[in-house]
Amino acid sequence: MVKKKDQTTEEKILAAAKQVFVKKGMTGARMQDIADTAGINKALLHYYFRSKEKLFEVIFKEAATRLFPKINEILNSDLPLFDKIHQFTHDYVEMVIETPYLPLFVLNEINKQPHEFGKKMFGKNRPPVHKLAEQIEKESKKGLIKSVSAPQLIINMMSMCIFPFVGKPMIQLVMNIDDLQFREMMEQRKKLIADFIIASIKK
Amino acid sequence: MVKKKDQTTEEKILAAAKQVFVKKGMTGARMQDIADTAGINKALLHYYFRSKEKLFEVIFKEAATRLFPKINEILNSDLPLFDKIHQFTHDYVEMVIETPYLPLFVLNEINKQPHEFGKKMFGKNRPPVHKLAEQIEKESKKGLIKSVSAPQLIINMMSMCIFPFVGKPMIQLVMNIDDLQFREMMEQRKKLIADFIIASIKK
DNA sequence: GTCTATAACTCGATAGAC
DNA sequence: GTCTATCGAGTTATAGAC
Repeated sequence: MVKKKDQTTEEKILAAAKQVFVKKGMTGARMQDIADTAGINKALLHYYFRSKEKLFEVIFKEAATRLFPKINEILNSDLPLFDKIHQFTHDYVEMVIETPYLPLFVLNEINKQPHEFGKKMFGKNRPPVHKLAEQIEKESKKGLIKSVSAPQLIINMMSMCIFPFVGKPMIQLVMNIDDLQFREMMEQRKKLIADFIIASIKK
Repeated sequence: MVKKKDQTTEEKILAAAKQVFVKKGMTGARMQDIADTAGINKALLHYYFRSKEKLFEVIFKEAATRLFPKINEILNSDLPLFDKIHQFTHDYVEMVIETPYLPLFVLNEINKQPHEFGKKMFGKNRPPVHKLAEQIEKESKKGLIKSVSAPQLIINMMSMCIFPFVGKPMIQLVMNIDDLQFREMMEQRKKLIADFIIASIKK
């Protein structure tokens, strides 16, 4: 399944740590698990990364960076509204399909450290959705789309992109579908979500 | 904030355990925390519930039962489609507002035990959204609403109801709003979600 | 039923040989 | 750099007095 031959020890550790942390969370993961998964010894983990906490930080930051700034890039582009909605939903779902366990992992860990996290991630920058919100309000006032609350619309968009992955087991249970069927549905969502949103605001 | 005077010891333990488990998760919670929160001794926890695992199970089951079967009731009623959408989104959001940390807690723990959980929750019953899916398809074929994929529509609905609570810190960060503003937005969502869905499928 | 004291165990971390 | 062995802190769980 994986090619561990030409990986350095550090890479093996990072790959293993990601796998274990994402699945079990910071408190649930054990250094022994990580060592076993990496095919090395526990002591080596401490040799490369001083402590469990430090190792976790590396993994978490990479995951969070992947999940957040992507939003920024797309939402601050100069595309027309409908194009932007299409691009965001498509690209975001596509990205999450590749790492489906990331959102739950990140959201869960943020929840345990909400304050410290916020500052690290954005500092004092203007929040990333600001530009999109303005764009929606502008079109709304010009009468080009229905009158809607921009924040609520943005929440809807984020919800439909991210929730299916966070709630995957719940959805599979409630709808009685297997992994393959789920995967296919997510592929379809890449384009469906934008159509759905636009249908709801188009005049 | 709470009335602990006329609670039995068992009730105190359950309330404390819920609070601590929901906040820290199974692996992050400590029996000492729970005992302190309940204002009793650690040994008593074992007297009432044999082990940490058993105590956790009680809390988790109650939480999961709260989150899931509610869906069942509403979705299997005999209401017309639009009414059902209104009722489901309203009631569900209202319920989650009262226990906003529950969804993340439950989803997170399910993810760590996906297989064992499914059987316990529904057994071999027909999955709960079946009837709603049929209803959507029927209306869709009759041409009363736009042609849509029923499962995708249901996922959208669930996403918009549940995700905001799971992703609360993310939303607050990205939109730069405080707890009060967030709460107000959720209150509005109780009616907004249904309007949004219906606008997207109405002909 | 409730408490104190402590046993039994898990796990992160370090020492030290190679 | 990598391993084995082990320490020590912190946690669950139990024994036993009241």
